Amino acid sequence: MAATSRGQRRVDVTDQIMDAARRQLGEVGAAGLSLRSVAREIGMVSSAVYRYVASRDDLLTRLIIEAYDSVGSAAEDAARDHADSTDLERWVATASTVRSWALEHPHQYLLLYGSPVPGYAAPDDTVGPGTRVTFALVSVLRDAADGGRLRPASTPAVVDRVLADDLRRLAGVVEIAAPDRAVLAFLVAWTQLFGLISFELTNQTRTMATDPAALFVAATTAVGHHMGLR
Amino acid sequence: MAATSRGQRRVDVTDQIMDAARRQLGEVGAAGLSLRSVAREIGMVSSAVYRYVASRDDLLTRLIIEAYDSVGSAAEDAARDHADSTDLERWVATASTVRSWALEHPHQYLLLYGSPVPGYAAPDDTVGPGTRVTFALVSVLRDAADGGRLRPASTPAVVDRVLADDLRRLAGVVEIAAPDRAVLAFLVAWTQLFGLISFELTNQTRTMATDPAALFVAATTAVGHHMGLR
DNA sequence: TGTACATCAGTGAACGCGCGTTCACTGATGTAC
DNA sequence: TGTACATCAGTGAACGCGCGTTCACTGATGTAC
Repeated sequence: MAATSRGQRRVDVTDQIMDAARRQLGEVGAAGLSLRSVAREIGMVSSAVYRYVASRDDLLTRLIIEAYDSVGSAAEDAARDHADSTDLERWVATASTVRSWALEHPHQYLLLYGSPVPGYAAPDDTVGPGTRVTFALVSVLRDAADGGRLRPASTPAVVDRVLADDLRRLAGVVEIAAPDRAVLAFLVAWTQLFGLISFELTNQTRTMATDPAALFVAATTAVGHHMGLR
Repeated sequence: MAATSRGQRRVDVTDQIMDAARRQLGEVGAAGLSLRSVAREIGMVSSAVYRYVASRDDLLTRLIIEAYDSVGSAAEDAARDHADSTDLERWVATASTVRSWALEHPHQYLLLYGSPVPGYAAPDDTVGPGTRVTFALVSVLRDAADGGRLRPASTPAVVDRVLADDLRRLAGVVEIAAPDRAVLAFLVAWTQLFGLISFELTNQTRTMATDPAALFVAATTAVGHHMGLR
C-alpha cells in the first residue's frame, strides 16, 4: 500500500490546485484567473484539473468561500482574544485585524469586496461564510449593549418609519438589544471600515497618510466611539 | 463641401466609439471591454478604431477621465446649488448626488472605485480629474469652517504626532482652516460615503434596507453631524 | 475654376496568443472473491 | 495469497472562440498653385 492512498492524494492535489489558484489570483486578479494556467503551474494537463474542479466558476466559488472563512475566522479570533479589553479597544483590534488580513491578501479581499467578476454570479453557498466577519464585528457591539455599557451619541433623528423598522429588524437578526441610533452607527462604522480598507488597497489614500495604520486606528476609534463604545 | 467636414466627422466617430465603449463597459465591465467588440458595434473593422484610439489602455484611460469628470461636475453642481442651505443639508445633498450618479452609472463607478483592471495602470492624467469629487465634498466643510459654523464633536484623541502632521498637511492642501479632528472626521465621512455606495452597488446591503436612499441619508447625516456640520 | 498632389479614413488579411471545455484513451490503484 | 474486474487520475488532441495589434492597400477628402 502506498504511503499516499488514492484518497490522500486526492486531497493533496486539490490543495495544490487551490494554492496555485490563490497565488495566481494574487498576480492577475480574479478576472484574469484561468484554469489552464493553474494546470500549467502544477504541471498538469489542463483537462486533468476537471477531475478536481467542475469549472472555472466552481474554482472561483471555492476561492471566495475560502477567503470569507479566512477573514471571518481572523475577525472572530480577534474579538475573542480581546474579550477582556475595553469595548472600544476590542472594536479597534477587531477592525485592525480585518485590515491586516486585507493588506496581506489584497486580491482575496478584492475578490470579496471589489468589483464583481464579469460573467460570474456567486452562488448561495457564499452567503453564509460572507456574514462571518460582519457578525464578529457585531459581537463587539452586542457584548457592550448586553453589559449595559453602550453610550451612543445623540445624532439628529433622520430616521423615518421605514428605516426604523429596518433597523429594528436588523437588530433582531444579529440579536443585539441596542437603540436604533446604535444600529445605524454600526452600519456607518461597518461601511466606513471597508471603505477605508478599499481605498487603501486601491491607492486612493496614497498621498494622504505617512502612517496608514495610524490613520486607520484613529478613524476606527472615532466611529467606534460614535457607536457608543467606551 | 460636405456638411460633415473631415474634422467634424472625426469628432463624430470618436463620440460613437466612446458611446459604444461606455455601453459595453456597462454590460461586461472594464475587464471584459474589448476594442474589437466596440468596433463591431459601430460597424467598423477592428483595425479602423486605431485611427481614433491608440490602444485598449488608451480607451480605458479616456473612459476613466470622462467618468471622473462626470461625477466630479455632478458633485460640484450639487454643492453650488445648495450654497444657501444649511451646511448639513448641503453635505447630504452633495453626497446623495454622488450616490445617484453611482447608481445611474454603476460600471463607470466601479471602473473608478472598484478593483483595478488587470494589466492596466492608470496614467497620471487621471489624477487631476479624480480629485474633483473629493474637492467638491471638501468645499462644504471649508465653507462651514470659514463661516465659523463648525462644531466638531470631541472624540478621543488617538492622533499621534505623525498623523497630526499629516492631517495638518492635508488641511493645507485642500485649503481648509479646521481643527485636526474635523479633518479626521472628513476622512471618516469620505470613506464611509464611498464604502456604503460600493456596498450598495455590489449588493452587500441587499437584505438590509427596504429604502436604501433613506439609509444613505441617515448615515450621511450622522457622519456630517459628527464632522461638525449643522 | 481646374488640376496635381498630399493627407487621411477605412479595409481585409494576417500573426500569435490564450481561453474553457469535451472526449476517447492508457495505465495505475483499489476491491471482491 | 492470487486473480479478475471496476474505478479512477491523468493524457493528448481537438473544437471553436475572442482577443490586441500590425500592415500594405484603396479610395475619398482636402490643399496649393
